[in-house]
Order: sequence, then structure tokens, then C-alpha cells
Amino acid sequence: MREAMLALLSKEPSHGYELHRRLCVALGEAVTPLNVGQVYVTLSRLEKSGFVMGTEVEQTRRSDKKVYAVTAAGRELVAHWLADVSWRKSAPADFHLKLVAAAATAAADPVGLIDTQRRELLRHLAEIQHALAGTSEEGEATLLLEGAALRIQADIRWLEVCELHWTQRRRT
Amino acid sequence: MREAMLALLSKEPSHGYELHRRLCVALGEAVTPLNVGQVYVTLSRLEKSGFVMGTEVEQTRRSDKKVYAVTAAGRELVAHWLADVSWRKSAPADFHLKLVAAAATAAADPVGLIDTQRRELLRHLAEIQHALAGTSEEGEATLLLEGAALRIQADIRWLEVCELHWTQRRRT
DNA sequence: ACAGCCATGTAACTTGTTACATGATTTT
DNA sequence: AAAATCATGTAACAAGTTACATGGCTGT
Repeated sequence: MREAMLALLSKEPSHGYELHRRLCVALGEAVTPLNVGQVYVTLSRLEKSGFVMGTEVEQTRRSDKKVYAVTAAGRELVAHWLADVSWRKSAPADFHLKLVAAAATAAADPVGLIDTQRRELLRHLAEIQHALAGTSEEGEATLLLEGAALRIQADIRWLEVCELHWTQRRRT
Repeated sequence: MREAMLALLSKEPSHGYELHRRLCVALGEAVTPLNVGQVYVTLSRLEKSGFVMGTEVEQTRRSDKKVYAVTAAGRELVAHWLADVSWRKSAPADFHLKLVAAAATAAADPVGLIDTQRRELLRHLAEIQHALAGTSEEGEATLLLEGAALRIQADIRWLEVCELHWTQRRRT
């Protein structure tokens, strides 16, 4: 998030409100609704850390705005971020834990859990594909949606593997 | 995390040190190295919130330990967690932002970025498959590894889609 | 004697997140 | 006159993260 904002600012300085809109577009608005307040919070924190510098700009027809631009330190941080190849790790771990917890406590049926989850993912997948059909303009957010679709498909396949393991040898 | 710990505790009460070990196993130790300190931090926070209750247990040969057990409120929270079907959203968004940032600032070559990232993911995939070959015992963490592998494969496919989009119509 | 595991914790920092407060201007 | 958009921020809480401190017991 910090880095995301810095990256956008290093492309072009903005004030908070505008940056919020840019972030919504870049991150796929609907996917992760972004609170405006957080933009301001993060901007002030970034300024305190010396990665951006704000300048107040008077406006005639509107209330004044404060435009933020990245500093040298900020540009360096962005460079590091771009060079970083780390990749967010598995959400499967979350669900896997649920599975073992459910199996252990007998508070819930593991296979039922898998089934519910798969139905939910299928629903989600349908949503995404519907959205994909809508944005046939080959526009900006298309790639994001395709990525989400591919991932969800992989996750669904994983759930099927889970179910197999769980039904074949009952109890661990 | 909070929920994960609660889930394990609702299966069986533990003291911090032991819970740490159980978490390592359940979450796939190597994937996310877990700091012991955090277990204690989280436990005390959970106790403050009333989801667990700790009881000190004297030991003859060892230093005393403090065993935590879930409360009614804790059990309810776990139940809600088990019923929750939300799924962690796309990491792709992170990388997508890098792409647009790189494309905009000309600070880095987007296609180069994709290439570097794909090589990294392939390396990671190889690691996982190596680990999979090792744990042929059909053991506990196998599912987790299979899930990770499926995901990374999906991500690699996505990178290929990205590259296509980016090379076919240069500049956005 | 020293390393390493068992066992517990705290202080401090970072980041995310939201609810709330404020006020101007533009559109309906 | 009401609703939406432009524009900014604060206070407070929730969670993750780590570095550090402490002490006993076990094995070499």
C-alpha cells in the first residue's frame, strides 16, 4: 500500500483525493474498496518518514489542496519495491487450518466445509467472468480480472484435491 | 492468526511454547516462519479480550507453564470463523500495480519485470515440487504444498497473459 | 563450560482500518 | 433545498512484527 501510493506519486504528484481515485483504478476498485481516509493517513505517515513532501496549492473555485511529490528517498524505495520479486503466499494455508480444526474438533464436517467453500468460489468465479464479459473493451482492469479468474480456478482444483484426500482415507 | 490459534486451542488447550510448535505444523512451518514472541503477544491479547483463559501449571522438572483454554466466547468466535467463506483476494493486484507503475515511470521495463518475476515463480515452483517429492508419505503438509503448487502455476499462466497483452500493443 | 532447548513475556514500532468532523461547491 | 462531489484530516483501535530480557534444565 505504502509502496503502491509511492509508485503512483512517482509517476505523477497528486493530492489525496485524486490519489485515491488513481488507486481505485490501479487496484481494481471493486475488488478492494479503498477508504479515502486511509490515503490521508498513509500520506501523512509517508511525509513523516520523509518519502514524500506536500505542498499546499491554492485554488480559486475549490478549497485548497495539498499536492504530494516523492522525495529522493521515496524514489529509492520505489526502485527497491520494483526490484523485489517476493510473492504473496498461499491463502490455502488459512483454509487448510480450518480443515484440520474442523476434523479435530468435530465441530463441523470437513467435507461439508470444502463443499460450501467450493460453491462460494464458483459463485465468485461466475461474478468475475460476468465482469470480464462486460469489460470487453480490453481495458485496464481486464488483466486483473483474468488473474483473479485463473487463481480461483486453481483454488477450486485444490479444493477438489482436498476432498479426494479427505474422502478416501477417513479420519487422520 | 487470532482465529488460527483459537482453533488449535479449541481442539486442545496448550501453553504458548507448545502452541507455537502446533502452529508451525498446521501452517506449514517453512512457508511462514513464525516468531514465538508473537504467540505470546496474541495469547495475552486474546485473554484480555476474553476469548481464552490461562491457568498456571506447576511443573517439577521444568519451569512453570501457563496453559490456555478457549472460553465460551472463544468457541463462538471459532464457529463463526469456520462458517466464514471469505477467501483472501488476489496477490496479482500487487504485481499489476508494479506493472503499470513501471510502464508509466519508465523506471523499469514492464516485460523485463514480468520475465524476472516468472523466473522467480518457476524457481519457487521447483522448490515446492522438490519438497513434494520428499514428503511422499502422503503426510500432513502435502495438501498445503499441492495447493501452493497449483496457485503458482496459475500465477505463472497469468504472467504469460500479461506478457502477451504487453507485447502485442506496446504502450497503454 | 557451553550450546541448545524449554518456557515466558514486554516494549516499541508499523500498518491497516474505520468512524467521525469539517466545509466548500456543483448538480438536480 | 437536498444530494453528490471535492477536499482534508484526526482519534482510536486492531494486528502483525521483532528485538530484547529472563531463567531453568539437558546433553556433550
